[in-house]
Amino acid sequence: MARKVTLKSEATRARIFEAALRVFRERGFHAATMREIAAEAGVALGAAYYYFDSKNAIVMAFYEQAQQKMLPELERTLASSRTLESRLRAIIQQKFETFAPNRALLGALSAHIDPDHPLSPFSAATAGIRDRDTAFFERAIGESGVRLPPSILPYLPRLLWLYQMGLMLFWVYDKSARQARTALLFDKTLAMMLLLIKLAGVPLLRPLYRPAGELLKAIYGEG
Amino acid sequence: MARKVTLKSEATRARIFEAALRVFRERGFHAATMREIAAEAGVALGAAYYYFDSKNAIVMAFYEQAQQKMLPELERTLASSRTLESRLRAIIQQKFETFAPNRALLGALSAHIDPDHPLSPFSAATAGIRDRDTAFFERAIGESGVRLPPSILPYLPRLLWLYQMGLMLFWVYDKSARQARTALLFDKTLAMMLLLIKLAGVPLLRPLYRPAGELLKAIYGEG
DNA sequence: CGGAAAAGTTGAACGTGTTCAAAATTAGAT
DNA sequence: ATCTAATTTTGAACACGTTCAACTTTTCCG
Repeated sequence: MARKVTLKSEATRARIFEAALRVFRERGFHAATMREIAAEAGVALGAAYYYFDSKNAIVMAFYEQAQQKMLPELERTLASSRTLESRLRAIIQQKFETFAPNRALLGALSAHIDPDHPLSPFSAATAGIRDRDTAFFERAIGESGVRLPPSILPYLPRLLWLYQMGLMLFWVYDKSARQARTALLFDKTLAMMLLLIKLAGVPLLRPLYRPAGELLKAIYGEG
Repeated sequence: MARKVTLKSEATRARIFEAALRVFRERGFHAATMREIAAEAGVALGAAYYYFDSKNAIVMAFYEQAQQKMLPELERTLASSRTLESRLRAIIQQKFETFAPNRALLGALSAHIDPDHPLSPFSAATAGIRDRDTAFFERAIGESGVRLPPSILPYLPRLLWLYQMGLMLFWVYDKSARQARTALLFDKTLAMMLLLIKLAGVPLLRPLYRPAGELLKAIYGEG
């Protein structure tokens, strides 16, 4: 990795990065080779590895850059809407739009379930990304007047993150025209989730929420 | 792949297969090399590829063999129990027991979400395995008197398969002593699911089941 | 400037999964 | 038994991601 932000070297890094994205888009992440990326950027193979620890690291950099780019828009969303529904809709919609030009590449970043794999959405390596994402869901809930039992509420941000991750995965591999099936999935599942949250106060569901709370504790640990 | 079942060649195939499992267990799937497997089996590198199309194919063979081994026990389970709960518990427990000696290796077979990756549980390459698995859940439901709206019932086998897959994944990566967290997860989620199915008749949930049916149709297609 | 340290750049080399043409062995027919 | 075709076995070769020692350029201090 580059130590200092020398302007020249930062330009080289950017050239390699953009060459990589270009090659990824053309050939797909797997078929793309580091040699081709280096050639496309006009540097030697070793230079690519001077700036990026690995092929995977380039995808990580891509995701982090995308996350940065989304920040202002997400802030605006939180400031300009109050209900959980409008916020969730906006946040997730924003992700779709941001990643649309590199939809397939996003697959490379989330193709792995294994929490030990660096590119897994559940890995330690992606914890930073995950936490920043989750923080927005936390804020989306925080000021929106959602009522949930205290045994469940603390887990809601992480559950929403999981929900959004599932949507993104479906989207990445959705081969329908203009990802219409994902749009349908989004609409219906969002409605169901909000309905579920609304129903939380109903006594009938109490026996379901108790084990649900214990379950979440078992999975995630204490709040 | 071997064309005919010559006894000699079948023995060689078995030697390579068992050598592979041994090396996988010792080194892990990733660290294991085809050269080491071949050496362990006492054949040249090329021989391993004569019998198995790829390193991945060995893991597939492993899963298919395990599935075969489970068959009689699963049949016995279906014959000797009637309730959905006892059947699900037995089927899933059977899987845990069968795969326990190669728990980590199972991770290699299910580490990928990408439906295009050969080893993904959602890929075309694993469709046969998936269908055979799902068939058992279908039979487990079929004769157990479960009542569900017809807009949902047809999807239940696939949903149960998904549930079981999730459990297995959690189990594979569960680092708690004797996978105690998975046991807890199994217990609680199974209870919740059965409760949910019981509640299906309650009018209050009707507004939730309607969109649920549409959702399933959107995901899986018609029945 | 001058020169040394730091930053950047190079391409050969390693170990990997996989392929393949060639060699060795076995099976089957005459 | 002999010859031919099929099956099995071999190991060199390929392209890949990655490492690294050597080389070149830039930076910085006197």
